[in-house]
Formats: sequence, C-alpha cells, structure tokens
Amino acid sequence: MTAKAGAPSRPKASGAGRGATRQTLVQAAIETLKAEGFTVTSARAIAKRAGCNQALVFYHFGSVVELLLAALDEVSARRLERYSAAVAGVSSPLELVAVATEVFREDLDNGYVTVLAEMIAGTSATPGLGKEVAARIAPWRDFARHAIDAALGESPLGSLVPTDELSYAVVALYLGLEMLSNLDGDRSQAMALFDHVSRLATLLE
Amino acid sequence: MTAKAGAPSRPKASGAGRGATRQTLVQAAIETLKAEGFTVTSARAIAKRAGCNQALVFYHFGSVVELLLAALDEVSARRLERYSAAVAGVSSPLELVAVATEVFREDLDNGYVTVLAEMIAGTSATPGLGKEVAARIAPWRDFARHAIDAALGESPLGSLVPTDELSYAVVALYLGLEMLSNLDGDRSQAMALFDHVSRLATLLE
DNA sequence: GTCTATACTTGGATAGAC
DNA sequence: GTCTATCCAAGTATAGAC
Repeated sequence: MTAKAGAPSRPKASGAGRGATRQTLVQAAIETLKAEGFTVTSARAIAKRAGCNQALVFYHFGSVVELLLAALDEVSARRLERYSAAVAGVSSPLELVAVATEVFREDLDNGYVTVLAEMIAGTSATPGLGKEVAARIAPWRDFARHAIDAALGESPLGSLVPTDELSYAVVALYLGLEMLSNLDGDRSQAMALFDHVSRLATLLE
Repeated sequence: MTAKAGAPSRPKASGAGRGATRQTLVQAAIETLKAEGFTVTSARAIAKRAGCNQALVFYHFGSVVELLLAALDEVSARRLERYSAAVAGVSSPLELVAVATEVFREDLDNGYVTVLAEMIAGTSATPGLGKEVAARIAPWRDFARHAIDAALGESPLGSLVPTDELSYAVVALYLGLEMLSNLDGDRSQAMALFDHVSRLATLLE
C-alpha cells in the first residue's frame, strides 16, 4: 500500500474527510451559522464565505444538512478538547466553577454554543435531525458528569446529589444561559449567577 | 359614541386585535410553530392551517415576523395565567416543585415552550428580533422570582440564595430542559431531575 | 375584509463542460 | 474536483378585482 491517504474519488455523504475544500466548507459553515443563523445558512451563503462554488456543497456532503452536521461535529470536538484541557487539574468544586465560568465566557465570545442552538432550532424543520443533534450532545453530558465526579471527589455532597441527574441539569442550564445571554446581548446576568455559585462553593471548602 | 369596538379600517402592524380572522391567524401561527418549526412557518403554511388566504397575513400584521411575535405574546399570556393559578396556594418549596413539575409536563405536552424556542432560534435571522423576544421573556422571570419568594418565605434559604439570580437560573434551566427533552423525544431524564429536586425539598421540611 | 394573480427573490439540487 | 448554467420549488410582498 502506498502512503496516499485514500483519494476520495467517490466522497461519502458525511464524515470528517481531510480534503482542503471539505475543511474550508466546514469552517465556513460554522462561521455562517454563528453570524447569520440557521435560516440564512444556505449552500450559497456558505460557499460565498468559503470562496468557492455552491455546487461543491452537494458534491462533498450530499446536502446542506449533512454539511451542518459535520460543522456541529467539528465544533463539538474542538470544545470537548478545550474543556478537557481546562478541567484537567481540577479537584475541588471552587476550581470547577472557576473553569466553568471561563469556558462559558469563551463560548459566548466565540459563538460556539450558538452553532448548537441554531442546529437545535432547525431540528423541527428537518425530520430525523433531532436524533442526530441529540447524539452529538451526549458526549457533553458525559464530560460534565466526569468533571463533576472529579471535583466532588469523596465529599459528602457526591452522595447527596447524583451526578447522573446533576450533569443533565448542568448541560441544560448551560444551554439555557447561553441562549438567554445571546438574546439581549447581555451576559452580566449569567455572570452574576456564576459569581454567586462560586461564592457558595467557597463556603463548602 | 356607539358600542362598536373600533372597526380596524386601517389595521395596525402589531397588537392583539380581536377580529375573528386575526385570532384565527394567531392560533394557526402557534400551531404551525409547534408542529413545523420556525423555518417552515411561512405565511403560506400559516394561512393554509388557518383556512384562509396567504395575503391576509400581510394585511393584518404587515409581515410574518409581526404575526409570529403576536403568537408569542398570546402563548406567553396564556402560560402566565396558567402558572399564576397553579402557584396561587403554594407556600413551601416542596409544593412549588410539585407545581413546577406539573407545568413542565404541560408545556412539553402542548409544545408551548417550543414556540418560544423556535422564536429564539429565528432570532439571528431577523435583526432586532432578539430584543423583542427578550422583552417577552422578562415577565417569566418576574413570575419565577415572585413564586420563589412566596415558597421560600421566611426560611433561612431565602437569604442564602438571592432570588434575583435564582429566578434567572430557573428560567434558563427550564428553557434548556424543554429543548433537550424535545430533541430526542425523551422526557424521562428531565422528569428524574424534577423527582430528585422534590426529594431534596422534602428534606428541607 | 378577503380573494386571485403575479412580480420578484432565494434556495436546493442536478447536468455537463473543463 | 471545480466551475457555469439551469430547473424547479417555495417564499415575501403587492396590486387589484370582488
């Protein structure tokens, strides 16, 4: 076998191929979703941002929705990587809250969760999309559970609050806070909340 | 002056007029948003459900977005009325959680919060829509704060957790839970969470 | 106040040249 | 693999008859 990495003469409808144009389209899809929203994110809009032709969307991904799912995959992967790094040294609730506050700010600045929110928005428009999006959120919850376990450790709080349900609530709350903050462009309310939770965590130490 | 209730010879672009067709259109808009989602909720789709002509949307509301905002107004008013009635006799955290569980189930069954979620979704597509939607969420938060105040009463918990920030978190969490539950059509996770919060509230009594 | 008809725009998707 | 050209469907919005 040669070292050639499998020339995609017949490209798959989905998956994270490494072709240059593919990656450009995925990145352009992310930026369009963030800047314009689901309803405006058409094949033409994405292609324009990517500096290529509209037909390439269908050649590489088969449909616009497939490209959008690839974009969500990409964002999700990037964020999980970042979260994992940020949470690596955490061993107390106070530290975890500090990290959560920081990544929340990052997500808001970069519009990462907006991508997810827009995909959720489009869910009811496309049959079967809901299941796909839900599958891409599952790892976030797993991650949250893991981080909470690590932070609570042997503390008595761990038995009082089952991390299973707590992690689900955390993901829901995180999503809701991002959406509300985006709505009126005012993050101060969410930040005040993080602040207070941080103070509560201090009391626990 | 006659008893005639102000014949709308020149209809306003917004507002909750009482004309029969207006109300029919608003109701149809709500149902279309719930069943089809923001992206599919066009003037044509709404009119079809209302059993009238597409042009009437523009005659009565000026644009599709204005009609959608009127629909959100209507849903918000209905839900607040229902919430207020349900929460009237509540005087303890345990009772409040029970009521919250019940209205959450109702909202999910009837797709009320879906309407809000879809509007939030469409926010990035229409400039200025975000501010309008945010203004319509504000009363929900006021209501939550009021209900929490009433349930916590003089309890020491009231001073530990500022209801100002707690009410914001509750609205965000509620929104996030509805969205996640809708995504995969599985409400059991959210229900398990309500269950556990209820058990925690019991411990407080 | 409600309808039909229509002008105009945008988007998904495909065919075929290069 | 990328482009041009094109078809077709659907949407917003308006004009004008009734």
